[in-house]
Amino acid sequence: MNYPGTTRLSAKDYAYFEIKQKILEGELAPSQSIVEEELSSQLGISRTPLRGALQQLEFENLVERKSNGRLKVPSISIQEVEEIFTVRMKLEEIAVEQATDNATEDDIHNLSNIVYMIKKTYGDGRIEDILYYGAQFHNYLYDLSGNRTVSHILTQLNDQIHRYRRLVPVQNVDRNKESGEEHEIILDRIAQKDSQGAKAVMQEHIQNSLEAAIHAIKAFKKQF
Amino acid sequence: MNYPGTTRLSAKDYAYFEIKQKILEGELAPSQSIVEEELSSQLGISRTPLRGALQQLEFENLVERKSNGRLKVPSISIQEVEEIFTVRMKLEEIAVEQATDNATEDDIHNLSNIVYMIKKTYGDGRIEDILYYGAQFHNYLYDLSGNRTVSHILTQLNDQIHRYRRLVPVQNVDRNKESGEEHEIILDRIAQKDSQGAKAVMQEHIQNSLEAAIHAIKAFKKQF
DNA sequence: ACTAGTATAATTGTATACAATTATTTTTGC
DNA sequence: GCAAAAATAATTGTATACAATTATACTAGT
Repeated sequence: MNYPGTTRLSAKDYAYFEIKQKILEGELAPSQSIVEEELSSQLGISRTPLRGALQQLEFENLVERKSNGRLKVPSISIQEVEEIFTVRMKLEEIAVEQATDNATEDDIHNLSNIVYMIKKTYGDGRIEDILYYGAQFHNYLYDLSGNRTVSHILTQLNDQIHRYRRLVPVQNVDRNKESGEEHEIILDRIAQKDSQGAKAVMQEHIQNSLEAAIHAIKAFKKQF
Repeated sequence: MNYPGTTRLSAKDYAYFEIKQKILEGELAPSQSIVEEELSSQLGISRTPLRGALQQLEFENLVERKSNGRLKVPSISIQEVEEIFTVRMKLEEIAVEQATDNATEDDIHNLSNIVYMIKKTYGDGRIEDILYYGAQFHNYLYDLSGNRTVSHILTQLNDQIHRYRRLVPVQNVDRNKESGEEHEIILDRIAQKDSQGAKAVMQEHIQNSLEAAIHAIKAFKKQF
């Protein structure tokens, strides 16, 4: 039975979203090995659609295939995080510049609501919410940029980043507050149609995020 | 039987490389529909590994899945080409900057050999060779940059670009010559450890390539 | 006790049969 | 003749059985 306008998820897509969440939320931890038979029976599907889901996650660097064909959850290296942020920096610049040019009054309004939620949230310190609304803000800009290639790549990179963000147990409360304010300033520049200003603040924002990330990872390096 | 140090390709990987080539070389043309049963019997394998290969190509935007599950070879749009080049520009900047910092004498020597082949080639006008050695040059820089994320993304984007480059029948001979010379100048800047200079020439190079690409596509737009 | 070799088990890779979905053709009622 | 409905065909999605590969446990010889 399907509600109008909806479609039942295929077994493969179901497995994809389920496993992805397990990896992003750390239920499947870095360097843990993945056995197809285990996962498929756990999810109540056969190995065929499961393998499709795993292959897709492998493309997204959320699952790693060793030379012997065995799969595992990739571990996290500082070098890789730095690489990802190097790319992310440039693509976020593209996105925010074009988004500024394309933004309508309605877009500004919608972004304001997201920023409101970010500021409302970071006091509570619930890491899931902070990550959620932050992602909302950035994703809105990706869509607004109109560049689907940029949007697609950034979404994937952010998923990779999400993993360790979520896994690092102690969050820097000050950084969360600062990050929220950076979003607010970026929005302000966009509203003023100041694409260069928006870009400059975005650069700071990404750079600060990188530094916070490395700091947090180093502090808990012993886990990895 | 396998020779030492070699491994027989799995059916999936065999299918992947085979189909990818067909798409890149235009044997499978834009907007052509793909039927699994046809392809699998044609390649002499079952549908199971074939589907794995197709899924991977889908991820790389070399195969497109329509909402009804059917597959086709994606058609080519100028807007998408522009988007890809926007991203490629920034990532090539990253790559050439870091490659300049990392380049040893040996690397300069190897790059010189590639540039020699480019210049030797563009007189003959054999499009396959020109594309091949040009790709060699860029790929060498990607490796040299040490940033695997950048390298991975650029490689994929270049495959997408390769499709229409190869499909556009008439090539601009003057542009090929100019492009070859640009490679030479980039190498010169790298040899001088002038990363900013190398970056600037790379920007010109990519911009010129984009313009040539759009010009060529527009000229043959009726095909698409 | 250790190593090489062999047997066993665990896991991934592939083929095939069938189920579910989507497209096409045929039929029916008007 | 046309539109809606039904039947048929084509295609993709999934489950399962088996083949091939890789890892582990065991044995024998020294």
